[in-house]
Order: sequence, then C-alpha cells, then structure tokens
Amino acid sequence: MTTPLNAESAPATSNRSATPIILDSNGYAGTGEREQSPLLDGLNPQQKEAVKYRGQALLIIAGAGSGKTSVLTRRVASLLETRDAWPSQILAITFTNKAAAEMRERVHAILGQGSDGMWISTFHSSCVRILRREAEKIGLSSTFSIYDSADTKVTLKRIIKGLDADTYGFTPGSAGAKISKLKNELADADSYARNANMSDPQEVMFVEIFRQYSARLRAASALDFDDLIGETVYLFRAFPKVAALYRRRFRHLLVDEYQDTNHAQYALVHELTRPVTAELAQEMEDDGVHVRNLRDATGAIPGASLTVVGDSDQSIYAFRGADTRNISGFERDYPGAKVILLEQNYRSTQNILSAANAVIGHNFDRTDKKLWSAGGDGEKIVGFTAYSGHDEAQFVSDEIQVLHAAGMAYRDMAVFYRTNAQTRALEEILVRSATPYRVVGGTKFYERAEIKDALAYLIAVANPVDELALRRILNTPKRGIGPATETGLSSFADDNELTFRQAMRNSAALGLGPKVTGAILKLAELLDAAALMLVPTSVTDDGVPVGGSNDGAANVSEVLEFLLSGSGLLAVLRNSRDPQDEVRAENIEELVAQTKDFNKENPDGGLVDFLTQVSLVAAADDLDDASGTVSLMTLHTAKGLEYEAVFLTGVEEGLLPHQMSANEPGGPAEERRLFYVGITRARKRLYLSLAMTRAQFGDINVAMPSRYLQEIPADLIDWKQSPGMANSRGGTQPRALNARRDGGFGGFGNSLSGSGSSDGFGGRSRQQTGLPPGKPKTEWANKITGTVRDNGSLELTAGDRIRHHDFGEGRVNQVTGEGTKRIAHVQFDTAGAKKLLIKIAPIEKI
DNA sequence: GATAAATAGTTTTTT
DNA sequence: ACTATTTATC
Repeated sequence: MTTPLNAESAPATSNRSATPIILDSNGYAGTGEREQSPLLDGLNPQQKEAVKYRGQALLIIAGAGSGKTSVLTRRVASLLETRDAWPSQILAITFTNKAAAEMRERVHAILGQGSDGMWISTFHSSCVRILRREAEKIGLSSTFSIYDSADTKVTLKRIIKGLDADTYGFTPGSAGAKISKLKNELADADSYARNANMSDPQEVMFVEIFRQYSARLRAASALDFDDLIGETVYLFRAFPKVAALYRRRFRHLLVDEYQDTNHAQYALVHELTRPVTAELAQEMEDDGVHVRNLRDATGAIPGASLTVVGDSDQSIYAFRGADTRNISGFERDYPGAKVILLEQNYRSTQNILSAANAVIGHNFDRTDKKLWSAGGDGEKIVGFTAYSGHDEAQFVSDEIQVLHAAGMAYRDMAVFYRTNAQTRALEEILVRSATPYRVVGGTKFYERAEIKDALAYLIAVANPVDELALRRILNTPKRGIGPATETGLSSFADDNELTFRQAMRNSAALGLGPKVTGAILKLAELLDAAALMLVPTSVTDDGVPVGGSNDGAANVSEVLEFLLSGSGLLAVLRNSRDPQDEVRAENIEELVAQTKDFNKENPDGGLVDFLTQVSLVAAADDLDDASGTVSLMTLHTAKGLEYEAVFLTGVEEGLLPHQMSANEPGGPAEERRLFYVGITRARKRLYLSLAMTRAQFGDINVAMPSRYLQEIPADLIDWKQSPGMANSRGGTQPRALNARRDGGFGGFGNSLSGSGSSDGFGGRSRQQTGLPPGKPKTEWANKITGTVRDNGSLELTAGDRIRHHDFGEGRVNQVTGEGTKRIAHVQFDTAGAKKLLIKIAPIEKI
C-alpha cells in the first residue's frame, strides 16, 4: 500500500462525468485501434485475447509462468488506453501489497500519468479503505483497530479463562481457528447458534466464546482480519445505497489468484459486480449523484465487468477457507463468461515443467492442463538425500556457492521449505559459510514484542476505546501496575459502563495506593496529550479538516517520539543491562525511522493510515528485489515468485505432505499442489533435497522420501545422493521408486557418514561439493558402494566394542533412545566421542 | 510485585 | 530444543 487511504475523494463525490465504458453488442468497441497497440507486442494469441476482450465476465486460467501478471497489467493499461475506463473506475485486487505495488508501477510505466485514482490493492486493504469511510454506518469508529492473530489470541485467552472453557478442551488457538473458519463463511455467533446442536455443552460453550469475542471486538471498535472482508459484505448487503455508490464507481473489477479466494471474498466480488436497480439509480440521480450515462435502457446500472485470473492447480490456501469452486463455478456464476486458457510457459525449462506436469497429473478431479515451453529441456533436476537436516543445509549452501561461483547472483536463488521451523538448520549453515541470505516472512518485524508495545501506544491514541492496546501498555515499561490493578480497572470499567480509558482517568475512585493511581493517571494524561497533537488546527465550522489532510497536526513520527519519551519505553531499554534490550531499542528506533519514511512517502497520511499499513503487511511484501541475497521462505510465501535457481528442501513424508494434512480431506492433494507451486518457481535450475533424519521437538526422527518424488519420471532427476534402496524397517520396499538403480547407487550409510561433523552424527562426505553442476554421474556412482545400510535390530549395550566405517574402533559407553532413534554414545579410540544413530550408522559389532 | 525456577506447549501453511 | 507462561520464593 503506497497510496494513502484518504488521498482521494469519495466515489460519491467523484466528478468524472464522461463514463466511457459502453460496449457494442460483441463486447468490442472497435478493435482496429487495439490491434496495433504496442500493448500487444510479444504476446501469444491467447494472451492478446485476454488483453483485448471486452465483456461482462472473463476467466483467465493461467498456468504457472504463463505471463499472467503481464497480461493483467496490460489489460488494465488497455482498458485505459481504449477509453473503456477511467482510472478511478478500476479496482484490481492482488494477493499481496507487493504485487499491487508492482502492478501499479508497471501500469504507470506503460501509461505515464493517468493511472492515479485506480485502486490496486489486496482484498484486505481495499476493505479497510471502504470500511474507514463508512464506519459510522455499521457502528464503528473510523479509527477502528485491526487485530492480528496474536491480538485475537490474547482476547480469546481472556475469554476462555473467564468462562473456564479450557475444561471443555478449548484453547485460544482452536477456538480462533473455528471462529475464523465460520467468519470466512460469513457466519456470526447468532447464525451459528441457530444451527448448532445446543444440547452439546461444548457447542454451547463455543457459542458463548464466539459471542463474547464478537462483543469485545465491537466494544474495542476493532475488527480482525476476517471481519475486514465480512463486515464489508455486510455493509453492502445492509446498505444498498452505500453499495450502489461503489458499484457505480468500480466499473472494472480484476481479481488475481482467484483460486485462493474464500467464500467471503467471493461474496464481496459478487456484491461489487451486481447491477444497480433502476429505482436505486433513480434515487441516486435525484440525490445529485451522476449516474445517467451509466444507465441502460431499463434505467438500471449494469454490473461491473469482472476479470478473474487463477489456476486451480496452485490453490494452496484451503486451510484459510479458499474454495476452488469459486473458480470452477465461475461460468455458472457469471453466465456468458469468456474463458481463456494460458498454457505456454515462459519461465521454466521443459525438464522442470515435465516434472511439474507429472506431479500435478496425479491429482484427480482437475481439468487437465499441460504446461509447455519453447525454451528447451535445460539442465536436469538435481536430487540429493542428506543424512540430517544439517547435512541437507550444507548441500544447499555448497551448491549456492557453486552457482554463485559460476556467475549466478545470490538474489536469483531461493530456498523453499514447508515449515518455518526448517529455517534454523539452514540459517546456521548459511551464516557459517558467509552466504548472504534473507528469511522472507517468518518472525516478522511488527510481531516483535517491543514493536507491538510501541504500536500499542499509537493504537491507544488513535482508538481510545481499544482495551487490548491499553492493557498492553499499562505496565510497559514497568510502572508498578500489576495484574491485580489491571483486572481491577477492567471490572471497574465494566461495572460502571465506562471504557477502560475512562476508568483510567477515574482511577482515583478505586482506592488504590497513591503511587499506583498516580502512574495510571500519568499514562492517561500522556495519551490525552498525544491525541491533542493530532487534532488538526485548520478545520471548517462543522469540524471537517480542510483539504482532507491534517494540516497543522503532528505527523506520525512526532507522535511516536512524544509517546516514547513520555512513557520512557525507549529510555528503559537503552539503560537496561540485558544485552537483548539493546537490540530491542534498535528495533524501536527502526520503527521511528519507518514512521519518518511514511511521513515522507505519504505527506497526507495520518496515524490511522500508518497503523493500517503496518497491520496489513504480508510476508512477501518485505521482499527486496535488489537486496543481493539468497531468499529463504515457505512454499506458501513463494507463490507468485520466480527464481533462476530453486532449492526445494525437506521433500519427505511427514513434511511434504505434512503430517497435519493427512487427516484433512483433500490434504494430500493440496500438499501436492504446494509441491507443484514450488517446482514451477524455478526458471533454470531445480534442486530437490530431503534428509534421512530430521531433528524435531528436540529429538531425531527418521524420515522417508516424499511420495511425490516417485511421481517425477526418473530420467528427469540426476540424483547426486540417491535415496537408494535403504529400508527404514529392514523390509524390502524401495525408499523411492524413481531412484537410479544403475551405476551402483545404494544406501545412505556408507556414503553419508564420511567426515564426522559437529552434530555428532557424522557428516556428509564432501567429495561431491565444489564440483561444477552437471558432472557425469559416474563420479558419484564409483564412490558409493551398493551395500544397503540398515542395521535393523542391531543390539548394542554399554561396553560393546564396535567398528565404524570412518571412525575406526570404539567402545560403547551408553545407549539411549527407543526404537529407530536408539543412539549409541561411543568413545572412539582415535576419533574421539561420537553419538551415532544405531539404525543407520555405518557400524558393526566386534 | 519482582525475580528465579519449573513446566507446558510448540511446528503447517497466512492476510 | 526452545520459548512462553506459570508458580514459588523473597
């Protein structure tokens, strides 16, 4: 979000009168001019059609790498160029703010001036923008707070505690997930209660939690992420006249990543593209809203034209309520819709695409789509089976160095993984090898406690009724206000129908000690003083700020600095002896710097705009293309991005597909799509790696190769270290069916526990690192014996002597662990003390 | 009310 | 393994 929310006039008052949207009977308004437009240069016939088509509804099925962003951008530019739309009549919805910024930039680059007034933003940003304008209509303050999942969790925790609902098995997480799911279906506590089985005490309890949660948010004038969509839909349904203003304004709606829309988003799109009835249009005209040239023969305003772009094979957000039926049912929802299929891929080599096609082909119930490339086969996919997560990280790090030495920039490489927890091992190794990297997403800046503290001060100023923010800062920094005082204030507020903030001002009535009372009053005064700084000096008689900006009012950074010095938050961290507080102080200073940047970029932006921007940043938003670092991210974050070289790590059962997806209906299929998304991010080089063992919850688990690896034709993968024939339980099932069997590929053990590394389980042999990619396979084949390494039920006890393939002879001091995780603590005669996983270590009893 | 020690829960993905 | 939260003690 780079444009301030309040930077433009409301649609109702827009004075654009000429409204060049009208189509001829074919949906084309004179194609001659468009045919020659440079906008179509370099596009294939399908892409051209997607840019040129004019009609009510257009579905673009865009396979991965099929130039979808370019088509969407050019389509927007084309709408403007052919005068089918004014900029202000276009609403383009993207998945991330970064994608929105990119699109805005590209449209601007094509057209120069004239793209102002377009709304290009995410679902959530657009909804916030609408809701801030119309807040009073649905009983909200226009400065409403936006609760993130952590805020939701804290709120639910208090509710569950108050209800003793944990005895029914409710946790903030479980209740929150259920509430979110319901809100995505546009349900509320009441509508849920009507259909719930109220003879089930657990259901009764859940309804009560849901009710209280909704009530608390309302009292705090706060909305959670799901509310942003749901409340906008509610606004449009409950206030047809409000809806009509937006339907009148947005004549062209474009939605990217349509396969990942949930029901609430689907409903929102539907509300925005409905026609305005003749009666309502007449009413608008009578009210002085300019609608005449939009009205058709019956006097109604036809629904806006809708373009959606998506690919059901890349739907990976079902857990968040995404429903691919939105895309598969598009032609039913919008009769007469045009469907365009983009199958030519401009991103990846044919080898990568063939692998992707093979994998996704295993999903049934999909319309077959085959990506193809004119760019040649390219290099083979590289496979690698590591001994441990660390070993895998070492492989990734080594290969990154090889690629870099061969001339590839760090910024063109990315490492993907299924879970954020996998970053730890990768980071450790990358730091050690001095590889510049950056973790995209993960623990985000704005989620750090000290940043949330500082932001809570700002929120408390912007939205004084937000109890959550106030309670967060009540004793931060420490001012001697403990939990007893906090709950005392809270119930004092409830009993006297005051807001928490009012209770603070009246805290003298609580009969607390003079010290505590003084501290509370001082904080309340500080917040009041900060609020005064924001009151604009130049206002009209009826209190409306002149010029739509806070002329004369303090800007965000001034308010923040005032609050920081007034509260002592920064000073306390600076003077602390805890070394971590130094980092925290730096983070807060970084936040101050960000507010200054914000002031510069958004001269008209106010405190609320800043807080909104902060609330809605997505993981991929902080990706800096010019950073010159390797990017690390989850497969989910990777969607929509592309890199020269991609390392897809942790391709193991239990991780990809993830354990937790096994019970979910459609889980394995969604995990397969996730794998597919990861594969199709790669332009030239793709590395698939897995680890035989992986540390989790502090102990080591044996992992099997992912079932999805078997779905890739064997001749597409060049296994540098094959999963081979090693068995995990001494059986005869191959670990991966597509493993190369020629050339003597074999088990893990012998080849993997070469040099002994700091993890104590033996490290990977180094012989394959540092070699240029694409060396003949025989290099490895010769070094790996065909023996299968599996010690099965080898029994060892303290005192046994063993012989290790690399470390020589040693004595077992101790055996710990159970089953496949049994670990021998061995004192080697020459190699020192090692811990070995008995099952797979290259050892024998002597 | 603040510190230290013990314990529980965490890791699926995110706007 | 790590962190966050709760509990014991001063």
